[in-house]
Amino acid sequence: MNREFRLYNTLTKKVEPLSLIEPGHLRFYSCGPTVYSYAHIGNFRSFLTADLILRTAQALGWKTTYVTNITDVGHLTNDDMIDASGEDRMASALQSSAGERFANVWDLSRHYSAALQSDWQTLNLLEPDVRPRATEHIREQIQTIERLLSCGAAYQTSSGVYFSVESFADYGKLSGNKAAESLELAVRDVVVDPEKKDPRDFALWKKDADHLMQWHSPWGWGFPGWHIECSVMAQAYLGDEIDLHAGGEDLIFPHHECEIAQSEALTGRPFSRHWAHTRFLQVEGQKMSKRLGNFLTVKDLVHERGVPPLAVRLALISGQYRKPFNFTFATLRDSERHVKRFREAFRLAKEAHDRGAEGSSTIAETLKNRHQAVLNALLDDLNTPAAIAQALGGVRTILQSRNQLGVHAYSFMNHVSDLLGVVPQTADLRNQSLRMALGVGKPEGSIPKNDVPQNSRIEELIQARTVARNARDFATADKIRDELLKMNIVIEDSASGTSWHKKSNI
RNA sequence: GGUGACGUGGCCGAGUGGCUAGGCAGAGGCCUGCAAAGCCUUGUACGGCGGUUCGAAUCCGCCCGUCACCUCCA
Repeated sequence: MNREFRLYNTLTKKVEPLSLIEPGHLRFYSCGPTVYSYAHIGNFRSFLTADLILRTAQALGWKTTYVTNITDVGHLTNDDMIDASGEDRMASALQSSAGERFANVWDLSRHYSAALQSDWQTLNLLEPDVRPRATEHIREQIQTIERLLSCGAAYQTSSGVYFSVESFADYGKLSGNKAAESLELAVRDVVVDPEKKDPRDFALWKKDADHLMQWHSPWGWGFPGWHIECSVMAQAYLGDEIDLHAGGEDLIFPHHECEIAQSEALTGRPFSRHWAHTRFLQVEGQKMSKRLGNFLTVKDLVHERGVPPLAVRLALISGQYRKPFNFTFATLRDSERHVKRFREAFRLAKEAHDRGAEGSSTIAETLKNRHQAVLNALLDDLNTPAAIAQALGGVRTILQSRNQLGVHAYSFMNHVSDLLGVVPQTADLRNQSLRMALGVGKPEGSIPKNDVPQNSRIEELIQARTVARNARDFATADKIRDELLKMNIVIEDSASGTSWHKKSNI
C-alpha cells in the first residue's frame, strides 16, 4: 500500500507529503530548548510534535535519523545589543533566586539539561539519535563563520561578525518578513550597532571578553550568535540538505529564517525541504506566564501534583499541533481517565495473549481497522484528536468484549502504544502507589512521599472493611470507606478483591 | 502598521458541498449490599450578514470576535 505522510509545510503554506531525499529514510532536525530553567509544558508540546512525527515515520517502516539539540550557550536577550555585558538568559538565571545554588553558568546548564532529559523520559518521548550541545560545536561554528566571511555573506565590525541579509535574495521566504522597513518600524529602545550595514543583519559572533561563556576565535574572545548553532549541528549530523526541520512557531522568525540564510548562502542548496511548526499553547485560556502563575512544568504536574505522566502526555497531544490549544485541568482529568482505560485494555489484551487465546475473528477485524484508522489520522497532518478517538474506539471494543479477546487485541494495543505512547505497559498497576512505595515495578502514576507506613495503614483499613463486608456489617464497611476517602484514597471492589488508588489533586 | 492562524452543542475537540467523529459533563438503565469501575441508551451544533448551488456548518465576499509572530520565548 502506498502511504503518504502529509504535513503542513510552513515554507509552502500547504499540507503536502513529506518527500524524502533518500526514499525510506527521514532526516529530521528539531530545535531544542535553551537550558536556563525547567522545561515547561509548552516546550513539550513542541517536542511531542517531533516525537509523533518520528513514531509515525517508523510505523511506515522508514528509517529515521533524528537530531535535537540542547542550547547551552547563554545568548543575549536582544541580538542587537552592543552592550554585550548586558542581559543574557543564562546569566540572569544564575542571578535569580533559583540560580543561587549553582556555582556558575556551566553548572546551571548541566543541571537543567539533566532535568530536561529526565522529563523527556517521564513523558515517554523517544530518544533522538543525537542530542548535540551548542558548546560542544563551537569549533565548527567558528569554521562556518569563516566560510561565510570568505564567500562574502558576512562582514566584521568592531563588535562582532554579522550575516549580510542583503547578500541572500531569498531572505524572508519562510516567514514572509521581507521588508527591512518592518523591522525598523518596530519601536525599539535598544542600542543598535552603528556599524551594521542593514538593520536586518544578525550576529554570527559577538566579541566580548567579559561574557560568562567565551571562546577564542579569529575575531578575539567572544561567543557565537544564536542562529548559527542549529545550521552547524544539523549539517554536521544530517548533511547539507535535510528532509524536515521542526520547532515552535516563535522560531519561524527570526531563528529559522536566519538558519536558512546561513545554510543556503553556504551550500547553495535548500537547507530543509519541509518545515513544521507547533503553535503555542495557552493555559486555562491565558498565555502561559510566570506572572499569572500558570507557568506549568512537567516537574510541577508530575512530581508535585501527582498527575500520571502519560496523562500529561495525552493531554498535550489532545489538540492538533497546528491549532491553538488551550491546556486545562479539565482536559488533564479526562486524560487521566483515558490513560486508565488504555491501561485496563492493555492488561486484558496481554492476559488474552499470555494464555494464547484465539479470540473472535470479528473483533480481530474491527481492531485491525481501528489500528489503520489511528495511523491514517496521524498521516493526515498529525491529526492527533482523530487518532485518539480511533484508539479509544478500539479500547472500548476490548473492554466490552473481554471474554472474546485474542492475540490480535494485544497486537492492537502495542500498535497504539508505539504510535501514541500513551499506554501504560506495566503488567498490573493496581495499587500502584503501594507498589511504588515498595519499589515494585516502574511507576506510571504519582510519586508518594515517604508513604510506606501510610500504605500499610491503608491495607489494614481495607482488610478491616473486607471483614465487615463479609459479615454483612455494611455500616462499618461504609464508615471505613469514608475514612479512606478523607485520606484521599478511592477504593474499588471487584471479583478479584478490593483495590485502591490515590485521588490525584488536579 | 506588516504577517499568519482560528471561531462547531454545557466543555474539550474531529470533519467538511448531501452520509453518526470521539471524549468529558448531564439524563435514564444494567451490574453492585451501597458505591466506584465497566457496559447499554440518550438530548443539544456549526460567530453574524450576504452570495454561488438542486442543496453549505463545509465554497466566495464582507463584518464581528479570539489568538499568535514581527522583540527573548517551544
